[in-house]
Amino acid sequence: MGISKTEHFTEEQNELATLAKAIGHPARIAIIQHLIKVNSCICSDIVNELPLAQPTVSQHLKELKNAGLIKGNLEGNAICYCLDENGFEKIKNFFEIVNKHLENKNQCC
Amino acid sequence: MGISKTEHFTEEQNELATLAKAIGHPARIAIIQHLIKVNSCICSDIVNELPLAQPTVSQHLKELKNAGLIKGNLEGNAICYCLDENGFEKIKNFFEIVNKHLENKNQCC
DNA sequence: ATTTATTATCGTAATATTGCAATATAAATA
DNA sequence: TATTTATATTGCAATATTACGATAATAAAT
Repeated sequence: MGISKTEHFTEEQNELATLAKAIGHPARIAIIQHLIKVNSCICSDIVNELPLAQPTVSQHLKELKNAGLIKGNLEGNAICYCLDENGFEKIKNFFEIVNKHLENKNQCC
Repeated sequence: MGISKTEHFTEEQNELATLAKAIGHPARIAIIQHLIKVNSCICSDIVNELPLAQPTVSQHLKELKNAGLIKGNLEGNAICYCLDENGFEKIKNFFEIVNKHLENKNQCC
């Protein structure tokens, strides 16, 4: 991105944007879907699943972790990843408000 | 962004990523929130609401419209924007699956 | 037809993202 | 301790995003 004027927006707006942005990449969608499928797995499993090199997958995992969408536990010499409810809970509320609005009073002009 | 290897991912993964990416900016979150608040409004209203210049707002509206998250109707010499259920419906399903997973079997290793 | 109001587009500078090779780090095991 | 396995970090090239001034396009009103 270019210069995003985050200081002009509310904390909530910036937080929601950060979460959505973290989800907004096909590789990270694929990672989330894989974690739903297998519940938890290590990084190298995802490297085998995705058409991306190990450093790239590691970077995507880092972004998801920073956003609070996944968490990782040390398991031997590997790190076991799974979804993190914290991040998803925050967006959930936003979409609930959106959907409530759409169910009722949405008509364009 | 850099080179995103969209061709290696499923259509669904790319579509979800596109939607989330469109939401993933504080200005676009603010636009969505404003549209929920007032139901529908014209571009210049949003320009007055946000700390951004008119061309920038116009660009953000275009991105939201391309993603299917808002729609615009010609109203006099202005364009009346409101939320578009099509885009939001698609993400809704994704988050429902995520939340269903998190309610049940989420434990990290 | 000209003016006014509203929105879109173009061009461009600044910055962010993506992807990966090379390399570093950390834990387990021989 | 050396090796293997698993993950993270660094550095960099290619590309995308953001923001806005200048300008164009469009539609109403005068």
